[in-house]
Amino acid sequence: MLSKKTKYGLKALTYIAKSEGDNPVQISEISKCENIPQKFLESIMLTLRKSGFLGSKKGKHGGYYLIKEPAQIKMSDVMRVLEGPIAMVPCVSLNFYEKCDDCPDEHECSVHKLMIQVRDNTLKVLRNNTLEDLSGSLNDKTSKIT
Amino acid sequence: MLSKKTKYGLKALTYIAKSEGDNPVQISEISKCENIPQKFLESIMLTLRKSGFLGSKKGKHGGYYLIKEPAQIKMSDVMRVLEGPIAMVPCVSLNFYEKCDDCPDEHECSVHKLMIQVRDNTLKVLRNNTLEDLSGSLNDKTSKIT
DNA sequence: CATTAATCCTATAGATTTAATAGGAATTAC
DNA sequence: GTAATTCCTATTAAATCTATAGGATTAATG
Repeated sequence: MLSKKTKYGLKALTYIAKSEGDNPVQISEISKCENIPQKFLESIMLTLRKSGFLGSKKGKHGGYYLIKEPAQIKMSDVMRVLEGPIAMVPCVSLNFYEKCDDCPDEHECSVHKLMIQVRDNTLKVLRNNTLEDLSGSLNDKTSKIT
Repeated sequence: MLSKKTKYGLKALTYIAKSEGDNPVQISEISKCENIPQKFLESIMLTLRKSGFLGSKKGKHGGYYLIKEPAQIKMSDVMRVLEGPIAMVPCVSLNFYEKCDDCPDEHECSVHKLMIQVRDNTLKVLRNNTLEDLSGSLNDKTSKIT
């Protein structure tokens, strides 16, 4: 299951990407328009800023803005920051690898083999989708791939 | 993340599929060989039996056995029973659909669109893999698909 | 028929994670 | 200097996951 944190974070990024102009977007506005608890969103925005997706401006008329082009922001990267590993088991994770307690040899593990396939396919989708795709400013993704 | 419940369940099913002969396999044996807490495994096996994957025999020399051929047991079905929805958000689930609290219109939701793609790709893998593939009694899956 | 070995069943404790809130400090515009 | 905003840390509340407890039931066996 996708955590609310990640879901809210993705929605907020999308909202900022969609909002035209260079003015920073305020948490209170996103919170209202996207039905996200404001204080919770606050902590999420902080995470996204600290991990390099957003910049911020403090004080009156402050807010958050994108640092990179939407087309440069891969969903796989956002997901790793907000949700953690993309793999369903740590022993199959590229960025958060951990050995399983119960497996003497993970190459013998049936679950391992299956989860590698799941990971590869999920990763394909997440790497292929950028914030630009989510915010849908351009045409549908499907028209760009053959 | 895959829950331990699911992981243990998949390992147990694989173990039974691999064990030759028609004798029922005991929880204590699986528990020892696969490093799974016995009492926990007990409750998992119960779930798998009640949902039609396993049969059981009580009393001395009792245990669990497969009801269907390994090739007939799709990972997507096992996952749904043990883990719940395959989709990462309920609004995108085929078998456990639920509307999101925060979305007025889910067709406008950027997360929704992305998660449909993830679901479709995950489902492809899980439908394509059966217990036979996990237990690896035959050759590698890749040789069967072109 | 007594013993032993297994599943069956319900409940619940313990641990971890997630979701959300609290409360104020720091900064900026005007 | 006041209002509006982000920044930061801590903490609570709720949900979920993991595991165990304790016995009831059933079946094989000598």
